[in-house]
Amino acid sequence: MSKTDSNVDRVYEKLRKMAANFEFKPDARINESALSTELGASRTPLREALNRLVAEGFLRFQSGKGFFCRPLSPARIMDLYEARVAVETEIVRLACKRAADADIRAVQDYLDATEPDYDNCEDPLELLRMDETYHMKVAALSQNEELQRTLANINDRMRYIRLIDLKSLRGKSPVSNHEKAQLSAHRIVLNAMLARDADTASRTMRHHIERRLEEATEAVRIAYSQLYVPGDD
Amino acid sequence: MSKTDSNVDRVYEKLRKMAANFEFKPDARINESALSTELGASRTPLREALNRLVAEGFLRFQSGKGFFCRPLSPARIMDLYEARVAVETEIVRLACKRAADADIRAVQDYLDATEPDYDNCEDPLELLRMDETYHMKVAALSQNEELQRTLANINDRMRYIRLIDLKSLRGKSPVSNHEKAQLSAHRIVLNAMLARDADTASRTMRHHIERRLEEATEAVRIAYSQLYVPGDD
DNA sequence: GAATAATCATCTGTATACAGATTGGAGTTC
DNA sequence: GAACTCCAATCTGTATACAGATGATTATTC
Repeated sequence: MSKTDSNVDRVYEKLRKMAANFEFKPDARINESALSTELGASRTPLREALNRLVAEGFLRFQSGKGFFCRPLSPARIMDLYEARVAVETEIVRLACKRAADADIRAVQDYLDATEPDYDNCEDPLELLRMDETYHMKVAALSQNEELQRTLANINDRMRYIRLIDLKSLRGKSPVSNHEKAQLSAHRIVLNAMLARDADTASRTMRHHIERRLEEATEAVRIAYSQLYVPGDD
Repeated sequence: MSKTDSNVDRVYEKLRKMAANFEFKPDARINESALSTELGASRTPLREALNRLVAEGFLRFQSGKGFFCRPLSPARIMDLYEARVAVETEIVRLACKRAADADIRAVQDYLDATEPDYDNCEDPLELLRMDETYHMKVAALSQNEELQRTLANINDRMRYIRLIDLKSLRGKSPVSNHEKAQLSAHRIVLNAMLARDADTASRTMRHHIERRLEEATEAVRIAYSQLYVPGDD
């Protein structure tokens, strides 16, 4: 997907996907030689990619021992959700101050365009992708690259849990209810932005995310039961 | 300072300091062989450390070209200050909810203990260190590791600019006024936390940081004039 | 004289090799 | 039988070498 994908970039992207999909067992040491042959690259580019993932919070590095998968404990998941609240509430505040009406309307148009997909979509992964796209579009309205970068990183690290969350929700309540509530929150935020009502926009976004935190806390238990199922490759 | 500092950790720490002190010229390519001999390590650990710095936002990496110093433009500095507002306002909110009275009082004690140093200190770097320590102590009260990690990263990347800011302030106004205002904001935040008044604590922290943003915006111009002065080593 | 092409030097990208550290197991001793 | 020690195998940490790419300089041509 990237234009000039060098080997290390390719390895990095592959590893990031593997980490986001939890193909590494929590707290397990990562065997570099095995991984390098599996990915078809030598240890040098592999280790460079691993170091990037350490800095991004996916992995943990212990001197002399190697790289370890960082487990997604309930506490860490709560931390990530709270970090998302921090970032996104400020994002909508900034967007209220400086986003052009036309740019906000463009995000509204995106919601309109994807609404039918939202209702019909069966694939949780596709739903998640659309939701993340909306949030990143809002982040772009803030015109703050730092916050966008941080949010993208948080999303990467939460994706697996959110997926589990979506799947569990799907099982126990009518699909449409949940997605409808989600969509309406998205619209309220945008309308508040157009009205330049930063407090309402920020508060709506906060509750929108915090609601998911409550659901996710329960989903964590389900996640933990799935983490140790041998994954297919 | 670290317990088991391997070579790559040592290189990494050295590079981070160099990046924070802007010993790399903005947008200049980093010569790996030259740096490796300068740091007394080979290119392999050097590149691993450089990759970490890329992930942390210090450097930029272009495939086939190498590593480049990421310039601190006025826009990026504003981004960083806004990110700090996002992180720290949420931190004090969380601290209001869950920090124990004793832990908040411990931070107050820290302020009391360092107040004389604040007044007498001549070294801007020491002032900055004390200020950062206060903010990180407050961050710890939130009990959110993610937000602490993010704030530490933002601090690392803003340190140089804040130093320039402090130096320029020192030049044009009585020292004590500024530090007094700073200290009182710090105390108001802690008192609001003890009263579990999240809105006041959060608002005070916001204004405290935003005020520095305004000063820093001016300091950027000064910084730019200093960046190109050949540095001593 | 200017522009373009070709060559050369330098630097990046990556594989590999080797040394030091660590972990697990086997053997011995109490 | 359990615990401790020692040895071996494996894995990490890093230097180095080499190939491919990039950029600059020079030479050649219009």
